[in-house]
Amino acid sequence: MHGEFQKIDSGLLSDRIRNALTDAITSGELPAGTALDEQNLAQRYGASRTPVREALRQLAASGLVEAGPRRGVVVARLTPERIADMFETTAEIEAMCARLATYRMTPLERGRLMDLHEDSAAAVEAGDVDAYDRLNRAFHESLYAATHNGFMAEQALAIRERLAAFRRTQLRHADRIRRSRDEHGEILSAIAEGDGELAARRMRAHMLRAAAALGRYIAETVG
Amino acid sequence: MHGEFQKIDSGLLSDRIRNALTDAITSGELPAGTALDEQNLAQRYGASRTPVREALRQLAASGLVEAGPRRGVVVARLTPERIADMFETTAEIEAMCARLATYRMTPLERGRLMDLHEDSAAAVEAGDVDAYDRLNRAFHESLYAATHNGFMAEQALAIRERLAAFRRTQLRHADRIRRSRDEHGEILSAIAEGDGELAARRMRAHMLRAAAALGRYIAETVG
DNA sequence: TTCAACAATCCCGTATACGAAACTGTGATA
DNA sequence: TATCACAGTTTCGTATACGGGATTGTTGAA
Repeated sequence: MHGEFQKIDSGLLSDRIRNALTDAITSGELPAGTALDEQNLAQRYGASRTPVREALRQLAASGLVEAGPRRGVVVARLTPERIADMFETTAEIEAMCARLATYRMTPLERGRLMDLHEDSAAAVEAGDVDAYDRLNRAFHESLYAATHNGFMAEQALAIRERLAAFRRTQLRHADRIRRSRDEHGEILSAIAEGDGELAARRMRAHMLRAAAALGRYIAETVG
Repeated sequence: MHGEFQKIDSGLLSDRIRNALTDAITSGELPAGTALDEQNLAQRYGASRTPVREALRQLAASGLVEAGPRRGVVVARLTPERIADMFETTAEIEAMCARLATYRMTPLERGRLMDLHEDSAAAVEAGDVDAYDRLNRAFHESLYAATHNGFMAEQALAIRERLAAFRRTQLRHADRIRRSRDEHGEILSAIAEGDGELAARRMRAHMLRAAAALGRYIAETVG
């Protein structure tokens, strides 16, 4: 094994290669349009073509690369417009989930959501970005689950996961954290009042503001 | 080539196997929970394991089958609840697209949408199911495009494609065709008035009615 | 000098082989 | 009789090999 994996050797080789390629693409190490040769990658990661191929197929399914028949695989062009489209779609889907969740969540789920919100106050005061990131994630995923629509929850989670790479440095600024929590509070108010439409509008605004906070970072990363 | 492909030999072998498996699963030939053995399928389709494996991976990505590491691939359990969830999600996403499209479509796009609606009248009168199916599809896809959000359009198209198998026999009844066209007309009215929220509600109702028309068929197919 | 045609090379799709891990069945022991 | 352990088989993940098609480079002619 003469590849460049410094991590543990557990798990599927194709998964490890997929993760490595995901990091390489989202970090900008492999710019958009780069041709990904299977043999080249196989040699680079010290594996054969088969797991590399598996990894590329998975990346193609998730949209990070584009594969043509007999034409190889290239890193997908993530233009600023496309990223903006992705964020808008996310915002709309989150709003959709918030509206449905408002009408369908059980008192227990509503209580758990409010607990999460309460817990996040401490993270904000302490400026603990990682802790808030976890609570933020739990907040949104709880809303997905509260739609009581498993398929919709999966879709929302999948698209959120696809944007995770760009969201990585979103909450680095303490003021953004505080505003994020405030916006969560306003969404919760709308939910408590049973006004799903209002919850949806506030969630949409929340997501779009978070996206805007990323604007400069995105521009300079994938410019 | 001693497999059971009566279709043309063009295209990728893995794609042909994927299509064959998709048909086999959605038609009920392969019930939920069926274990899909790679060697078995390879022999069945007269190919080697490699393209079968590719096909299974693609099916796993689209959700038709579930794959576990070292545990093989099984046909996904499509319970009636899950199918209902999928239809509801589709309805919500279509409504979302209708709302955005109302606010963003150009006069040219609006004209083309109305042309499609006009053309569909003839198909309804003639009872030409296939022709109406094409126009119906074009109607919805034009709305996706009119959101001017390429990513959202792709998502909408993907989820629509995933449900295409169940929608196959949706429009067999002439009265459903006529009602479908009437509902399109109401959606168009809301769009013409510039009322995106109304267009969204009418689109949601349209999709849910179409899903309800399929209820019995679904129940007896995947029961 | 430019364009077209042919040839060579490269790379992808597919086939086959091998090692490892998990499941199963049988036998022995408590 | 029930449970645990071991061996055998099955199947998945990975490696390697081969054929075909596409791209590219070179050469010749206009």
